[in-house]
Amino acid sequence: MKLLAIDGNSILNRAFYGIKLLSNKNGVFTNAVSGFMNIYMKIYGKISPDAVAAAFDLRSPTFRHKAASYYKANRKGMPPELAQQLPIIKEILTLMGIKVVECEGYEADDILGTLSKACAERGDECFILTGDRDSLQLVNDKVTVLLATNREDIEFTPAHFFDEYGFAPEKLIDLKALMGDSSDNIPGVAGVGEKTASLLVKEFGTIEALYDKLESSELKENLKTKLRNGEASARESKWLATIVKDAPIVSDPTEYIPAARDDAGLSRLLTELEMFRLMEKLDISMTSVPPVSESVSPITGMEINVSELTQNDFSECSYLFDGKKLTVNSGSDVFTSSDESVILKFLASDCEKITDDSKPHYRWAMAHGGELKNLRSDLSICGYLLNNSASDYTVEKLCAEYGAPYFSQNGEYAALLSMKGLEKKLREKIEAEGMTELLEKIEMPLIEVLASMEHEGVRVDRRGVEEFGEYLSEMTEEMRQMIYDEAGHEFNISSPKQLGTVLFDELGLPAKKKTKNGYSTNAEVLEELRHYSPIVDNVLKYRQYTKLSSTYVAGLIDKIAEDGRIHTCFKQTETRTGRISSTEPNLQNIPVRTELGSRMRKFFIAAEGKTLVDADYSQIELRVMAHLCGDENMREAFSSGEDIHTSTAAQVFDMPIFMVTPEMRSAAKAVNFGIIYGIGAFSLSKDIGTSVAQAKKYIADYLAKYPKVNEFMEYTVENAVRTGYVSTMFGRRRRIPELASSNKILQAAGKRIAMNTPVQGTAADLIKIAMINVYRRLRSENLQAKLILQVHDELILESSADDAERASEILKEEMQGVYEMKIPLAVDVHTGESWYTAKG
DNA sequence: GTGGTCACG
DNA sequence: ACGTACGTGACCACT
Repeated sequence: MKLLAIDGNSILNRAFYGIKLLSNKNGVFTNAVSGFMNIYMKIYGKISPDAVAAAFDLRSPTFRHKAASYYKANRKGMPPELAQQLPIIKEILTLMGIKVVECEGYEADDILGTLSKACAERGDECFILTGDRDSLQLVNDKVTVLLATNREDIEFTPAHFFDEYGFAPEKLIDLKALMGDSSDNIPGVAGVGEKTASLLVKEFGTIEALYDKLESSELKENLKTKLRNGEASARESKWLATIVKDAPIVSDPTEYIPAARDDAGLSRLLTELEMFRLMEKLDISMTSVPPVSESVSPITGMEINVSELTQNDFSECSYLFDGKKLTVNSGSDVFTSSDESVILKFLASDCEKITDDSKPHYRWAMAHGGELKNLRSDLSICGYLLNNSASDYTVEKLCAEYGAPYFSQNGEYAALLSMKGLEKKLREKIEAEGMTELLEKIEMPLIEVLASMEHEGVRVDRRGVEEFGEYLSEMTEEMRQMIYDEAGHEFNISSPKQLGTVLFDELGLPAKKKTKNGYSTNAEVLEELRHYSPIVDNVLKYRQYTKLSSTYVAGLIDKIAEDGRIHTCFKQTETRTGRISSTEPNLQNIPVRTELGSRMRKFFIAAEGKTLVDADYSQIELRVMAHLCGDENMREAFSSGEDIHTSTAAQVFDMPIFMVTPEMRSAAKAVNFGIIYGIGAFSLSKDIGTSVAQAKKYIADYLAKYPKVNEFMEYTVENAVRTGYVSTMFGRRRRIPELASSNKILQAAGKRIAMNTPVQGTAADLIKIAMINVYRRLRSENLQAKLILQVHDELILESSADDAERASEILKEEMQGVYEMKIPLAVDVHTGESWYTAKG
């Protein structure tokens, strides 16, 4: 029989430090638990043990059996983020049917020693799963140690051990007796390190043998003296390093054959912890309260009588639509249809609808000349408002998270039948958190706007892009040849690893920064190295060309649809701040900052007889900040009509506008950005190239000039620490679990998030409202103009030439007038045949 | 799948 | 002594 004995503390520890901190929405940390289970499942699959024991340290309150425990207890305690995961992993293991073994006054190592010895004596096999090398002394013919490291898992059999160490596993304690182990407070022999200790063990075997033969040996006198002086310490150390093999625990491996798994218990716990990946791996379904097993038979093929659905009894329908087949839950019936005209009729009907992801439905309706009307709730949007950090918003997860019954039978109809109950729960929660208006006035109406923008798409000059691509290829080749010549050989310039070798090892340039996998070769580093060798400049150019070529030229051509236009996907439930994101392709990061890159924008063009209208908010985030804090000096800086960074510089440096130098303006600009991001002197100093002390002074002067900015920041952070979240002007919330961390770095990051999110999020709210209003006005005034793109503070319309002027006016009016602010919002509008020209 | 890099606001 | 600005997405190399 095979026993898998797990060194619980060691594996949990390894997982904790190997995986970045994760937590569920209540701030319960789960990264170590998650990593532990991953390691365990992988090993379990590999070994297929008959029995499993999970050993954990238990060293309080007294340590009787040996002094080592006393020493170890002195080690720095584990951080609370890790400590709180200990009981969780134990509970999970217990629910899995695995026995957790603890023994007062003993460590996990001792339990492993005892279990492995018992196994060996019975002729059973024992596999020890651990994250550190202490247990390697237990390796023998019957006992294998599986060492889990962050990179790979190493299997230690006696042969493997000998290969690596050059002596037998049980001699490991002799090695430690000589070299010591600072992490376990084992002193060893002063002046003897790993090398010497290893040689001695190889030659003499044990320390007993070593001391027997010491005087007659050929060792150097210097070493002999050290060994003589350290004899007592060596013998004591050996004892300390020796793992106990007779801890008072149940050692019969048959006692550790797993009991039946408690699926319901696991489901409850893992749902609470939001460990959905693990649940999938364990094939455990999510828990909702209470699980429902009501059976409903679908009425397949039956034509939906739409007028019937809109009658009182059935005025509330939940539905699902995958683009082919529609399913509607009305009352206790489920209707299905795949007839386009029926589906169109249903979507356009007055029936009040609930669904889980409606944007594709709007798009389908638009593509078929129809519309989607009277959508009461989009559940993914509701889920997003309540918790914007989830990775997805499936009905199943939402039911589990918000305690709505999930119909477990009728598999494919489960979501459909669960939606109404879920909607009620979500709406209650949204109401309780004061976000009903945000949902109904902003997020829900926005779905149709985004669908329309995607539907319209943006025209792209394919031939132009291709020609630009050809030019880039030529330039790339040129750079490639020059780089190879300068390096003296060919290599993959795109590999940071190979590039690092060439630049820093072969050419001997000074390495500035390291990443955890080697040298950093990013643009900031290379910029500083430019004067050392022309290769650096060529690498930077190579990077620029290949970036444009692969991401923009190839990436965009790939996405041009049959109509010659690109239809990006705008995601409404992706960002933590409330912004929209754009994917496949991302049209929110088309180059603009460099001359070469900005040429890309010449290929985004208006259709024949049309023109693009581009409007962007000027400094919307700073204006939001000024509005939120109400600082009078900042308001003045905006109302002067002067460029805001110049005017900030004049105020902060206390001088008239005309005396502000470009350097002063740029410093003020950097501080303005820093203020929005949650200021730090270090990063500011890097940004403007001054000392940290100088940056500190800039910040201090700035905050002295704008005291209410300071007050606002302090108040916001304080409030966030107290409540655990921050809010935008329109009530959008973001939880910040980092603020509850004991890790200072994470805490600081949490504070910056707290300072930035209300600003960035409010700006996002404002432009969303503007988009809805623009969309409605263009329709109601029958303009031949459509919204086609949004880039955070910028909106782009495609308009008929005739309507362009009127469309520009509407755009500007709606964007500026979106909300009455203490600082007026400013909008710049331009028109042009391409994005390049329309941007102004 | 992750990390490095770089494009945008 | 540490590590250092907020929010995204795509591509490449490498494991």
